[in-house]
Amino acid sequence: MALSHAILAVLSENTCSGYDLAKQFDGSVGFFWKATHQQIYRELAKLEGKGVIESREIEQTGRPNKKQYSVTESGLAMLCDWIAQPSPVAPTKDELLVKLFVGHLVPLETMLKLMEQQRALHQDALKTYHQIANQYFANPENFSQAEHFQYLTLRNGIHYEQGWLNWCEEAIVSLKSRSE
Amino acid sequence: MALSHAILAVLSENTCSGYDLAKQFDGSVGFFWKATHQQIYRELAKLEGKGVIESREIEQTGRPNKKQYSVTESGLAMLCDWIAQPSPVAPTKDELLVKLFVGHLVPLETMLKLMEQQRALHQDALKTYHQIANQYFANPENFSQAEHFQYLTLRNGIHYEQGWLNWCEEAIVSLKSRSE
DNA sequence: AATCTATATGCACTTTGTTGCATATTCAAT
DNA sequence: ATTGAATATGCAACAAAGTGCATATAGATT
Repeated sequence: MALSHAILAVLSENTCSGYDLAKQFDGSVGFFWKATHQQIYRELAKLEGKGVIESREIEQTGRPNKKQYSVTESGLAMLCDWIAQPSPVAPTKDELLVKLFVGHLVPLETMLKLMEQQRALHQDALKTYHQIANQYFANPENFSQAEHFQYLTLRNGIHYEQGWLNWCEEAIVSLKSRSE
Repeated sequence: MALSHAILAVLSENTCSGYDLAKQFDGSVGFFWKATHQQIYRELAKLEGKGVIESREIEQTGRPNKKQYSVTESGLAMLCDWIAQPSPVAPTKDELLVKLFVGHLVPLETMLKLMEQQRALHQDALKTYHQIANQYFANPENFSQAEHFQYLTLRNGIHYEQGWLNWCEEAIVSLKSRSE
């Protein structure tokens, strides 16, 4: 009951094809909800069966025809209902933390290397988010309501990545100081 | 290829039954890797089939017998191999962010309520982590190596929750100021 | 006497997620 | 000429994860 809602959410913004959706799930929304194109096509078929979305075949010359999906009234109602439900904290599933939990099983060097890799990945992610902020959200004064909400999700990403970076720093220093 | 490793990791610390494992996955390890008892029993059977863990039936009077599992040599080798592999950043799946992304579809009040609920949940989590820190990790000087690593995972949780709280504050203020 | 909690294990079903394959066209590059 | 990338859709098979239900005993509580 979750990918379906994420798809409805994206479709409610702009009607689009499965292919377009897949791209969004690889970019913007993908930062907090991932899905492959197979999952998306399967889910679209299911949602259409339920009548919460509907499709229109768009003829194209030069490229394969596409099916443009849009959210129906009942779909929009369902989406809004879902939004209003309280959300639990998203459960974390982090394999690095599982590894760290039993970090004493491997040489300290190995664990430090993992931590430094992780730090680099989070640095990259933070950089990406800052670029997006500068490129698309440079003028907070002129935000539409929709942009404002999307900007807040970006801010979440920035806090998240910055938090990870701070922790990586702290943990690496802590591990190194202990080995002396 | 992940729950299996998490189980191996916990089992490598202390041999225990499926029931005991389930409790750990509901506490300590559960903070960064969740699993229900069903998943655990199923996975234990699979892992035993592969020979990476082995079981010993413990007879009990008054309660059902239990199977005590322990990691075999090949299991430990497999675990250490896995640890040394680089870990990608854990993909986030956060339904609150999906909701916020299309927050303009519902009244601002609804969205604010969700955010405040979320803030309360993260406050609770942070409080829990601080309690654990005070109770079990009060003396960093005397840490064993294993404790040190576990403490770092706890610190991650603290950074994480604090980051969320900071973001919640920022976002709530931002939403409120806009509605004036 | 009945209910609740803790201990202990498991099956069946459904939903997700992953991987590989298959098709079809256009445009750009080699 | 051929290869590769981008556009566009989808099936089939399998692996992993999640939900609901089922069983069995003992002791404590109501």
